[in-house]
Amino acid sequence: MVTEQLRHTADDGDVTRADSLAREIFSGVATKWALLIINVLADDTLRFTELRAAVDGISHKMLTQTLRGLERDGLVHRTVYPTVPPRVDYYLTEPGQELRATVNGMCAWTRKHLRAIEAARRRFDGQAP
Amino acid sequence: MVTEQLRHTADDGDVTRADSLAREIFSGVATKWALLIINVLADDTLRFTELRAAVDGISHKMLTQTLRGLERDGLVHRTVYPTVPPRVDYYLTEPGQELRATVNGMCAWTRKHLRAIEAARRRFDGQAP
DNA sequence: CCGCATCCATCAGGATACTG
DNA sequence: CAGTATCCTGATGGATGCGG
Repeated sequence: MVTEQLRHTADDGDVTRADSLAREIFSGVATKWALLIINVLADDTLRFTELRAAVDGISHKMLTQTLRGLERDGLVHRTVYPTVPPRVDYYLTEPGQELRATVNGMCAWTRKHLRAIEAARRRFDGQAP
Repeated sequence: MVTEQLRHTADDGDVTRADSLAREIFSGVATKWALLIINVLADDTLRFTELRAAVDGISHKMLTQTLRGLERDGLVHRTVYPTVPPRVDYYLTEPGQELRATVNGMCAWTRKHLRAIEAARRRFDGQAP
């Protein structure tokens, strides 16, 4: 897919590099789990287990994996306390906070249009089956 | 997954229904392709083929499929002209436009932090391998 | 031109188990 | 408690072809 995108934009000039990078970052972040984690973290500092409980429905694996990605991109900060049992804290960095603001917007939007969407679906489903 | 969510929130009281619906809608929309399509549509009216060209990298199938979903939720409006060859136009509805505003935020965020993220990645990747 | 159906490869992602 | 590794399935999504 990255290959494809490079191919597709290859004849567009010199913004190519930045564009494909942007697309990659956007695609990585525009994800159910990533966005939900960011939304839950908000301005708290949470441990792995707390996050797991808060995100609701996420598996151990996906949580670890998504957190690694967010950490790699510098959106969350990860603190490891070498105690036993271990303790790991996560919180949003400044860039993470900024992204969170827009994610909040999406959540607000969802709540606002809940009933309307529900209705739209009934209409859509009702006229075809 | 829907099942799981219902199960998980079952002991939370009566917001259960709305919550799981919200999650479902959010998950459907918080998707690479859906967000990119919304972003590209902006306040234009585009035909299927134009969209396909604009979104760049999306397959015929995914475009159809994602558009159906957006139409079903009432985020895009679909107009079919019974001409030959057929012509189908898509544009964002009012709710779609509202969502688009927040998507714009995400895009702006991506552009703004491009270099920082790139750097963060190098740092992250550089200290382990 | 657009949509739908089909086939098929892939990979996301869940379950499980073992380490520090 | 948190992370990593392995296995395995089922959904995702690409390619292709026909129909309207």
